[in-house]
Amino acid sequence: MSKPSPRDRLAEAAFALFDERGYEQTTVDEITERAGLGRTTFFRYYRSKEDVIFPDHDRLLALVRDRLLTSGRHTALAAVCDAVRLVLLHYLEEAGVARRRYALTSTVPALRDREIASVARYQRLFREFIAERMGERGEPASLRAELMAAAVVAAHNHVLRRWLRGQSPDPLREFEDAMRQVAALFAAHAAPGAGDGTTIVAFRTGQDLDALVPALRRVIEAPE
Amino acid sequence: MSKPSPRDRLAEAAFALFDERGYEQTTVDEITERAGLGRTTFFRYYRSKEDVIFPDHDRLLALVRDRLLTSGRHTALAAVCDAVRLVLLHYLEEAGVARRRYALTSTVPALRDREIASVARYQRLFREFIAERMGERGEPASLRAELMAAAVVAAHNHVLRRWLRGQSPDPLREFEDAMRQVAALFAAHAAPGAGDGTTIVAFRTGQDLDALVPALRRVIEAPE
DNA sequence: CCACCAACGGAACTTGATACCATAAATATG
DNA sequence: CATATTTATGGTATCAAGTTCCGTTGGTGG
Repeated sequence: MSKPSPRDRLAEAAFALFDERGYEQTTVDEITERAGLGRTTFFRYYRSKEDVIFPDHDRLLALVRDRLLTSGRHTALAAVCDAVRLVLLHYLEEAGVARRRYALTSTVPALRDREIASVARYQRLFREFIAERMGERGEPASLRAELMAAAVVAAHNHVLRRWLRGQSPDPLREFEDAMRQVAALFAAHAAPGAGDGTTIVAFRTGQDLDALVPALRRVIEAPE
Repeated sequence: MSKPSPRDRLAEAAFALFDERGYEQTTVDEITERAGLGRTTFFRYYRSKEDVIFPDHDRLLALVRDRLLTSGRHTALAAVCDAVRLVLLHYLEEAGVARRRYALTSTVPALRDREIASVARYQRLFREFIAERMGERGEPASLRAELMAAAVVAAHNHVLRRWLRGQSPDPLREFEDAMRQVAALFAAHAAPGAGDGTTIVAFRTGQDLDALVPALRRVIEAPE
């Protein structure tokens, strides 16, 4: 049983102290002291105090980007849903760290903000991917890309948070359901036109279409 | 012509220095020196260096919350669309500051993150409002609230960013269009089932409905 | 004229983060 | 095996943001 790496010792000391005294009440000096290492060493392994808690976000983001670029799915939205699953799986794998981190981000505003910022990077990646895939077809398509990216990320976060709070016995199943719901939002129609104020909504139902036409007509002709 | 308030003098000095040397290259000491005030005074008026750039986010958030709670709109989504318009209008009013701030948040990562974090607070407010208004009807409704809040915020940001980049001659019109598009996403149906896989999409168009029925039928009967 | 209150300034301190240099351990090289 | 060279680490000094505490000024009401 050889000693764990300095990096791991620092992380362990940090989390232990965060549990005992809280994040803001813990100084970097105290962390390095408990780990038996020098202050300089800490900043060699972690760019900042926050980085101890968010170690490999960059790596994961790169992974997701790769998955996007090599995806064989036909629609941009399907490719993104596919890619964001990687994020969820990553959290599920390191469940212990994820839950400790969640306890901290729920409590400490600075950490919450950081978490949000990193989520925004995924959203941006998705938005750019979708917009590019849809081929820069002007303004409404661009808004549509933005909405899709936001919806995918929101749905993912929803499932992830439920799992982190222990409210989800089967997060993967919830994830698939959520992605289906997102797909349903965007599935049936092209972007409504910037042109004539046309708004399109499509639907798929077991009922007979003819029976629904009158109701549809009311919707179409209603003001607002 | 009496002197402007210390608060304004500090803000002016800060923005001038940020333009000249950049945000990170400017120290608080330099700001107070140019403003002819003491360092202590700076932190009396602004909680942090970043606060000079984001002065009244709290006030605006409170304003939006009030508008939500006193809204007479029937659906939660309509109330939120209504409330988020306040944010856009606020930016349009102080166009000068908004554009200078945008130039900074586009450049400085720390400021971008802060901006994103404050946007997330609006999104959270909206999500909680919608979820509560929809009455805590279990899991799918909760996801739906999350998606709605994310869509409204994304659409707002999309329009705002276009305007900030000078790509939008009529931001209010674009805003209304965007909100219509968001409403269209969620308008026609209750949450698609957990139940029978029914997916509904509705539409509003200038074309005659009868002419579209065959096309609709194809959509409905197509597998996935 | 004096007591009081609010705004401002200054100095010291804490802490995260960086830069630079020194030293010990590991490894390569003759 | 001895010596050079890289690599990991520690220490010190320094900077800048942010906080605390206290002193000073200036106006206001008695």
